Amino acid sequence: MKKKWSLNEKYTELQDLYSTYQICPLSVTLNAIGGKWKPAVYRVISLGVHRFGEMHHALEGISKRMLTRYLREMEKDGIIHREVFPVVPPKVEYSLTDFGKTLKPVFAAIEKWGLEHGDKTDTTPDE
Amino acid sequence: MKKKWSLNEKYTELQDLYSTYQICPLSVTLNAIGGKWKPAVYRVISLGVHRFGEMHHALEGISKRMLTRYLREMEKDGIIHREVFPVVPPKVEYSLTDFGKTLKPVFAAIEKWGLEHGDKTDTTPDE
DNA sequence: GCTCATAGTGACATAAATGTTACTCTTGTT
DNA sequence: AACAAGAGTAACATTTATGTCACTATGAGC
Repeated sequence: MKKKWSLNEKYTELQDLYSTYQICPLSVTLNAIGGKWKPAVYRVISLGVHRFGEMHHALEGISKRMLTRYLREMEKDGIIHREVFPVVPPKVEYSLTDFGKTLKPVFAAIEKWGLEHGDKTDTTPDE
Repeated sequence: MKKKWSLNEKYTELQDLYSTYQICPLSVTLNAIGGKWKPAVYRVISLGVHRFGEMHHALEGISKRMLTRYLREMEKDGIIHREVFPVVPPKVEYSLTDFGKTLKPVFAAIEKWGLEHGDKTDTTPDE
């Protein structure tokens, strides 16, 4: 089959990149922190809000269903720890794992850019 | 109305955070880099793939519609520059603006974490 | 024996993001 | 005259992400 595309050397470099890592490292991280509420959940937990109800209240607007989903997913990823106290009414506490704490620099970089450049980006919704 | 919730001091700190910045700096950045293909588009451009067709080919799987959408959005955000050459057939080149380059450290942090911890996160899809 | 609190779950509905396919426009070439 | 190339666009279809609302479980206190 004839090669239709002759891309420059940079593109070769790109292909190498993709073949070296089967899974794109960007996606790995973005999967771990992506989703409408995950960054907020992360921040709230790292600020010391631990119980389900507190978090639900702190994250104004999130539904219990979504909060549960995100917490479960982050737990599955090893980012947070879920501890159930066998009492009535139920009590459950969430906390960052050591692994979860390794995400701090990532969020720091994200937050820093937002603080420095937030005024320059367009916030008007697309029509 | 009676106060039902007595959250700890950390929560107060959180509220302060939210009221200080009307727009959450995390969202600012995540809006700029979020979306299924934006990080990939960014990387491809920064590696030197400039023309629409090349990018469409390099980003295997993206539809022209979505590529166009993302490019327009990133242009609107000032991250990339779009230059149209008045020739037939059309030629358009995209490049990172100086502002766009300020995102490098953000992507670097994201990529670094992915490289270091990619093997530890769960990649099995939810059932 | 009724009510409250907490941390959910389940069924369903809606919104947002992404994909598909066909079509446009303009000139140089066959 | 028909065709090709490059960079899209338009209308529509589908998938994925979120939201809503009602409901569960259990023991304590009234």
